[in-house]
Amino acid sequence: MTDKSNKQLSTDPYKGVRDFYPEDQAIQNYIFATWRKAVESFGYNEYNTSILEPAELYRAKSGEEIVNEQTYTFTDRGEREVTLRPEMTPSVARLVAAKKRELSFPLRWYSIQNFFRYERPQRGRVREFWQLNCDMFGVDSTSADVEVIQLAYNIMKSFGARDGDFKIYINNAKLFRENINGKLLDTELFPKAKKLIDSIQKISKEEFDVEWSKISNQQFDRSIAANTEIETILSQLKMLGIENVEYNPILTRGFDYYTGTVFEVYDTNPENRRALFGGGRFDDLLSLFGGEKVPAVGFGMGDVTMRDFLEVRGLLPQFTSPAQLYIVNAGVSAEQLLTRATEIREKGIRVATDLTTRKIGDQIKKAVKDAVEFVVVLGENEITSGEVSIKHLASEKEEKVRIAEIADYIKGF
RNA sequence: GUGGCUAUAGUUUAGUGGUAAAACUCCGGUUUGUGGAACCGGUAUCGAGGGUUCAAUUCCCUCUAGUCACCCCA
Repeated sequence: MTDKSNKQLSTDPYKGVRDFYPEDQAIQNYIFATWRKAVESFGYNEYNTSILEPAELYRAKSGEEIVNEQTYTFTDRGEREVTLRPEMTPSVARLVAAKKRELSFPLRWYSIQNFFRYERPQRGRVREFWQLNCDMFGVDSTSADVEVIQLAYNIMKSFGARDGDFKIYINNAKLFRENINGKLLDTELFPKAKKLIDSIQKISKEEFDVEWSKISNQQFDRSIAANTEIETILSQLKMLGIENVEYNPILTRGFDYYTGTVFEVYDTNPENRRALFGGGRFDDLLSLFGGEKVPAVGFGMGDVTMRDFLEVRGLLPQFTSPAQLYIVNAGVSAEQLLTRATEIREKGIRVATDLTTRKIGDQIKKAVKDAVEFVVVLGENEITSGEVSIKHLASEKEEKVRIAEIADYIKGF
């Protein structure tokens, strides 16, 4: 510290993480509240886990390399390897596996928590993000897949999105794997093939063909026919009125634990090219913890892409102050001011007072800037007469009202 | 992690090898018991460090951060 004592601290946040000023936090709260309302309407229960997990939880599933390079992992004072969770799925699998005998299946569980990934930041990708995770455990029929996708659809609708604003793509991991493996020289080439197919939009057809010919002696045909499982899900979703869903035979998800249906929700606006949601069925994951399998299907969606989506569509809510009433101080005692505010609060109105001696105009300006709904000026005249002018700032409507009736006036406005 | 681009006041931007300009915002003041207006004043070690030069905000290098592409996307 000694040689740095003169150096000013930076006001920037740590690389890739965000500060949430009140306006940002209000948006964040709106997103969380909308998520919560939508998932609870499907009967999902909220759970939570610690942000810290033993590193081996991720090594088991994702491999050494990804833990070392893509996560925040450190050694604690007891020589334990600790990771800041980069995702929720292993944690929730751990919870379910731990109490498999006492939980009453099927489970519908959700959480809204923050995650850390050591990646190079850019639009739609930061190092700390929040994610809604929804999972259903214990149902292996496609009706669970249908419900989970319906839930994803409903979340989008509850943000005010129209069907044309987003598109749901579904595929089946097993079908995909079997079809691709059938064409490969060796099934060990599957990861390479998957990666290549994933990049099909980004590279030229010639380039693709050259790469493909290295791992297969058959033509690549992207029109793999859907199987009955996919057809069932699609037709059930259509029965539920969900039309913007489509089978995508080359949809893959990054990790290998998906055993059946996989799906992604995309913004149709070209400015936001990242997936808004991703999920699928992972029936084998709980076997990491021993014991029998538990069928599971779920998805995650992040706050960053959701916010980008809402911004581009103009669906963000207007920021408003938590205070409904701002009391401007026109030269009354602090005691008067605080007492009056307290009386109004006791009637259920959220009140902020101006504790400065600034000019009335400036105090009102402050209320306007904070987007408070109502303002009253409290001076000696008002105390004496027991009557104030209450102004609704948005409409500029101003009325005389008794101090004792301010709360009722606001409630009845 | 690799490569490209960018970095000037709180914000958006101008500008120059001779230590910087505008608009808006913000803060303070004058006038006005109500969001306004007018006027006055204030706010920049030109992202950080180093090099070239008599002189660097300007040219060069490194770093940091942002952004785009790659990678990855659990």
